[in-house]
Amino acid sequence: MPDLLANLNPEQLAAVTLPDEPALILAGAGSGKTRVLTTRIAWLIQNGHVSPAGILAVTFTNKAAKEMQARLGAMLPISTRAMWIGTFHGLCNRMLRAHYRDAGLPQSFQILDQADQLSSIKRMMKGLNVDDEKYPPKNLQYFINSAKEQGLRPNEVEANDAFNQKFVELYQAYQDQCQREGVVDFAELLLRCFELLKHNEPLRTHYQARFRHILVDEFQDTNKLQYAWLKMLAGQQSAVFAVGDDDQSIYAFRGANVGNMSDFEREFRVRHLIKLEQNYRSHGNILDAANALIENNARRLGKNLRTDAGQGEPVRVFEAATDLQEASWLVEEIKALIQQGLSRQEIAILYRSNAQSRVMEHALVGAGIPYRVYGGLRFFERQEVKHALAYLRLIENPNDDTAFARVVNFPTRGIGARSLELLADAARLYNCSMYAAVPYMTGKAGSNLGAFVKMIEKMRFETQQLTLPETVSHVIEASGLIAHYQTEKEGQDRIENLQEVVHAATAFVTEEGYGLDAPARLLAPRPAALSAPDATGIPVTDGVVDADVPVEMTPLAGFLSHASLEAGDNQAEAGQDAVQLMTVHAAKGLEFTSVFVTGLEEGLFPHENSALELDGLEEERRLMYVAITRAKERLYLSFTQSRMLHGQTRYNVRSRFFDEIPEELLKFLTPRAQPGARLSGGGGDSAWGRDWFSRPQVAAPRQEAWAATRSDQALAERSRAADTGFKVGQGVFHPKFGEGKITGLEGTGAEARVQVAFGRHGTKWLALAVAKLQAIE
DNA sequence: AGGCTCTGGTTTTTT
DNA sequence: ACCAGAGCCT
Repeated sequence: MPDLLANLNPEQLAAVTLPDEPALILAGAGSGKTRVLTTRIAWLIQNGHVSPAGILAVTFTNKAAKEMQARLGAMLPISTRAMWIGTFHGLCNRMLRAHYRDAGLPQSFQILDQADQLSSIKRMMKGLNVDDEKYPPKNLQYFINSAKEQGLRPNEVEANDAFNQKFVELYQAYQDQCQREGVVDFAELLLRCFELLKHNEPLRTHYQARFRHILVDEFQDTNKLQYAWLKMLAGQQSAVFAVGDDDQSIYAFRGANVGNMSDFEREFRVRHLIKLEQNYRSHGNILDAANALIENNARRLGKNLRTDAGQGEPVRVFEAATDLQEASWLVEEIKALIQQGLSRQEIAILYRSNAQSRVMEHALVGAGIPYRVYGGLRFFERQEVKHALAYLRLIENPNDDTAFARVVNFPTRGIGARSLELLADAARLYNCSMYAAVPYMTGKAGSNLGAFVKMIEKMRFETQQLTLPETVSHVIEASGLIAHYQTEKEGQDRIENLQEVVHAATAFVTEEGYGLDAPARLLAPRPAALSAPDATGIPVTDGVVDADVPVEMTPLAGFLSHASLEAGDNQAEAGQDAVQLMTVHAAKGLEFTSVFVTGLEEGLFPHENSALELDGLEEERRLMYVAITRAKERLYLSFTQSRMLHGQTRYNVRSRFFDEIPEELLKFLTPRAQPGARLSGGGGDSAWGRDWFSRPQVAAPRQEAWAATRSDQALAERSRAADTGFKVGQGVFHPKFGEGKITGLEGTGAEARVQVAFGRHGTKWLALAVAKLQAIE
């Protein structure tokens, strides 16, 4: 017991040993957040506050969930199996599987990932003959997901014009289609689970009584629905332990609501707010820069990081003439760092947008420096893998039209677009799935489709007794996928990936406790100990007391869930020691000895689009804060006078963020560019040669549009117009979002904002001072 | 059915 | 500049 708490600082210790009450932990970057979370759980169990079965720990990503599980496994002598540790989606899936009837779902319901959802929407729209130019499927997808994240069903969404009315109709049609097919999208997992708990009192009471301690990681990233779900799950006796950092909230654009932190504090009457401000990652200058920068944000809960590590190196700043020069400098500097003994993987290059990586990759290739780019296709998102999964899904649930449409003619079986249209018509006529509509088809189309159905039926029969890996192996053969890719020139990689699915299946049944002998399509018998009535004595429907072990899912269902919910690594092959390239977003939670933050230019970072969003600039600043706090020892910030973007050269001014960091922390490797001054001379403490800038330079015209927008004068002028300009109900035109109608107004002068309902872009709050809105009829 | 050309879009992204 | 998706042609 004392060893559990050893080496915790006073703040951490206080957090870990808090009484069983709601608590909010403000955990700064590098402050040992995960350690506090896991130690808290271990401490609670060790001191008899709660049994493992009373623990619910929610994370945002699978990676975080796994890490927590692993650390706990190392801390506690007992199995972590009885605890519910997972992502919001993973836990909701688990609960829905256990109570599928109460949730109104088929036992074999499938999960649509983002891409599946989009193709489902497209198919639905095609069936209804909806103009996809007027109503872009992507926007409908966004509309549907935001509605669900607000907890709104189609009949609850307010539509203030014909356009939105149509979206609501389509939302309803999509919802009907999903229900008929027995599929749920990501947002649906959460909403369905939320509604299940809300409407089913015995179930709610049961889980509320069970989970005495609910711990939430990255609380600042939760959306409204996730918060509502937590509230629903937390009973009177539950202690919610929320850990987050408002300064690292960088996902507002996808629905994260930092406001959940203050809401939580208020609604749960939090008496214990603890700030973890001791940083164990970065040297002083780096931390000072981060602290100074984030001070410029208005609405903060307030936090200042400190370190014992000493000031360390200054923050180095490099100004380049072009993006190409920036990349060459970067490469030289990296070479020097490696020369000094740093390993490549301790070096990270961060950027605001993915498009920026290319120039730098090119330079790295040229210099022969191995590198790794994060982002891109993940394993379960690969075409061939999704094909294999689609066959498995059809075996499990033939009503899954998304899976059906995906592979009915892959490999090709002479089933063309025309046949599928007819089939879709028949399915609509008989209100059944495409699979079920096949018998109604006649002629050649009918026989080809019939053959496909026979093949699936045969697969289902032949895999009846097989284990999961055997099933996968059988399916990739019997579907003809392997044979198909053998005829393709680039098919070898794809075949390897298909084999890899078999391996993934093996790993899955092993790690999830099904065992290698478990038949893929049979429910494992529930262990006796767990089928006994539970301590609360509360009757639970479905005859399921609790979803403790993965018995509520067959190995196959579990594997398909796993594939949808955990798409696999989103990075290139690991292994080799390589320089790490990624967006700042992707870098959140990581740390590196040396960090280069590149492209620090107005318009790029902060991104120009952020000016259109409410509190957009503050989020950009938090993003910059995240970038800075990734660095342990060395931080480089670079910007260019010009760069190629969308095929055109853009001239940039350096990011305002430089002005928000005290000068004494910065060391300019290039001469300070005074406004209008030309570059000359060399830079001193850089691996880059002294005389780089003695080469002829391109005079950089100062930037126009973006720079002008942000000048105070322009701002003042705009706001004056703003006060007179608009009223609720008025039509407006926005250069990016098109026509919309004002649905709300607030603030005055430079603070004035309007809420505008745009058709396909949804409803947005815009700052009048920055948004270029025009009044229309 | 598969390969070609044209067109449009282009911040960040996990589940 | 570059990629993805749609439409068109063979």
